Amino acid sequence: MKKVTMRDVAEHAKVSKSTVSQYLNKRYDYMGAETKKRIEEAIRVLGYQPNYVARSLKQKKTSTIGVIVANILHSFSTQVIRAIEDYCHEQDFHVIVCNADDDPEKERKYIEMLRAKQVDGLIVFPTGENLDLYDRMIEEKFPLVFVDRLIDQLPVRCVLLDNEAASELAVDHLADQGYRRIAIMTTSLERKITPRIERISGYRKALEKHGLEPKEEYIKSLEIPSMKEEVKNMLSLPEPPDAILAANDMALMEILSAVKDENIRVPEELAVVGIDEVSFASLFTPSITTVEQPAFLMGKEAAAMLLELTEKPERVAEKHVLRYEPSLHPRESS
Amino acid sequence: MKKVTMRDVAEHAKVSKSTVSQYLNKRYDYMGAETKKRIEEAIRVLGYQPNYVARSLKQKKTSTIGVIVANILHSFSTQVIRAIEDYCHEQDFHVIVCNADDDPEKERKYIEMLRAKQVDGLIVFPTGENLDLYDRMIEEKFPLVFVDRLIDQLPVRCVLLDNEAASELAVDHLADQGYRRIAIMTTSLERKITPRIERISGYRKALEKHGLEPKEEYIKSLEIPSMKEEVKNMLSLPEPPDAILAANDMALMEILSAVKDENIRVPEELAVVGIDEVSFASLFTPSITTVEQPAFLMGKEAAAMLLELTEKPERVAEKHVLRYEPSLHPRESS
DNA sequence: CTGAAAGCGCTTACAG
DNA sequence: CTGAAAGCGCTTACAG
Repeated sequence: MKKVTMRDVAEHAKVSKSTVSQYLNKRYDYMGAETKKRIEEAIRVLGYQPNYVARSLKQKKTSTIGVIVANILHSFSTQVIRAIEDYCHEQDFHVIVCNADDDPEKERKYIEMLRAKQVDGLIVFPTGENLDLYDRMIEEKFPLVFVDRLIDQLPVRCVLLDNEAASELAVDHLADQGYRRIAIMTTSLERKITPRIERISGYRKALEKHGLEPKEEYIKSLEIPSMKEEVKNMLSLPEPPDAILAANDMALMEILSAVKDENIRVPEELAVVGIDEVSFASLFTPSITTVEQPAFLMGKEAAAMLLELTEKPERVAEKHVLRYEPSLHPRESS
Repeated sequence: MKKVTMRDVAEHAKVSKSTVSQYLNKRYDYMGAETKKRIEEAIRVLGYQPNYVARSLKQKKTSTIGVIVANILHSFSTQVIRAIEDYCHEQDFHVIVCNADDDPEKERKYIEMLRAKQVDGLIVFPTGENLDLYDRMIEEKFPLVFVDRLIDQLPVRCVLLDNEAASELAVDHLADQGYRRIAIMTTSLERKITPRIERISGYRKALEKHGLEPKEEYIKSLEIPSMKEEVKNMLSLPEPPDAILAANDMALMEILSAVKDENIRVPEELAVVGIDEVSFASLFTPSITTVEQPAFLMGKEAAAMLLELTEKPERVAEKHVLRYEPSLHPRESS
């Protein structure tokens, strides 16, 4: 079963490959009606399907972009990816998604592989550890957009949440409800990851604004597996928190799990607010107050920006930080 | 900023392109140590990155596969995709995911686009409406694996759940707990989609086994937006069900939402069991009894099968239906 | 052990 | 209005 190529179509239609190519690219300007019909016919009869790999080689573009997320386990990543895919598919671009799994080595491998595959651009949730690669892409004017995490030094586009505002929304809400001993729990700060840092600093500032003093034993950053234990510890402090802010969806799940284990009544004994919208927020009893990132918008914007850079690579190196505003969904848990 | 090509490396190292190519493909058999070193050096100095598009054109393979899911909103799809990606990345394959959004036209477009991009194979959750395309791929011995849905007529590989067993597990469990008026709710049956059909037939058989008579007003297939309303209707029947089986995750969400709206106590007034594992199953109060599909295994198997077909395309047209066994997670909701 | 040549399937500038 | 030719960046069989 030999593959049908353009040459076969040309022969069948008794024209040259050039003319077939013109036809396929809809350059009908000077094409005779008769010629056109013969080509159409040949394509139909032979069941010809163009080979985009060959076209890509010649045109030096693949209509494919890569997305490398730091950790796909976050629902935020999934939502952003979905928005990117929807937008790109509309524009007839394909998307290859890679999960760096918070491992800078994997990120490096994927960046290299995707560039070898000649993707037209890259959207990256950067681990932050491959500065040389980031630098090189920018220097080469390779279309690049960062999401979720800022790398200060780099002149590059970045789409992310106004993280301090997110914590502020949560703390304002809790303070308004009369909570005074507000804790925050986030995943590890070992590497300096923007949203974690900023959500904690936003939390501190907001506490101050309300005249509440930040207590170090209420501020915890740790790995998922030890998080549940820590919630329990916090709750058995001489003065336990009366509210807890989950800095992301994974922290929220751990907190809810601890709360269930310990049979703690929410919000009477402990109020809970989560940053990141989760599928079950309104189904839960009590339903969960969340601060939502406009993930869909952010993904779409990142994709639109990237496709634009694809046309205007000279603009890759412009620093452009797009902050999105979070929104509060007050529910029963606070 | 011109791209560095193999020719540049060859010139810099004072060897031919052929030799550079040999080097890159690790065919060191007859290569002089000196030559090798010069090539290494040239690659480093010039910062050469191979162009896989060119290689793909020549080798007629792209090390990329496509995945087309019928509807990405199901958590099962997401889980399977993740497993496929993990497996493929391990094997240095790339994955392009497309969401047909339950639209056969979109599915057609994606199949054609992905084939034009010369993917080495396709994993499809088929909408079931593009028989001509499926046929053609099989006839051409194009590596193809179906997931989740069987297309009876076609000799092809398919990975799916033992759906009847899933319903049976759920019904057995409910009957054992003393429930007698067991309802089932699934998404629309308009198109004959395997899991929906089989889960209903499995449910009927299981009821019979327990000497329970299936009642038509307990068996509902409808679109998501009308589902919540229907749950409420069911509950106001003269003889309302005492248990309800959600045939998939989306049905479960609607049921939970209705239950919350109506303030129904679970499981006292109504037991709930869902097919498909959901992230919040054990966090919920009450925690939700589920029947889990081994999604991760299934995705991995589909990917492994596909990559194998990639090497042995003559085996594409062998009919091979792989059924996976579901498992019950009894929790508080039943 | 290494190189020259052909070719993968397209596109495009140019000639006529 | 259409065709011949060159070329995209590789790989590979073959010659020496």
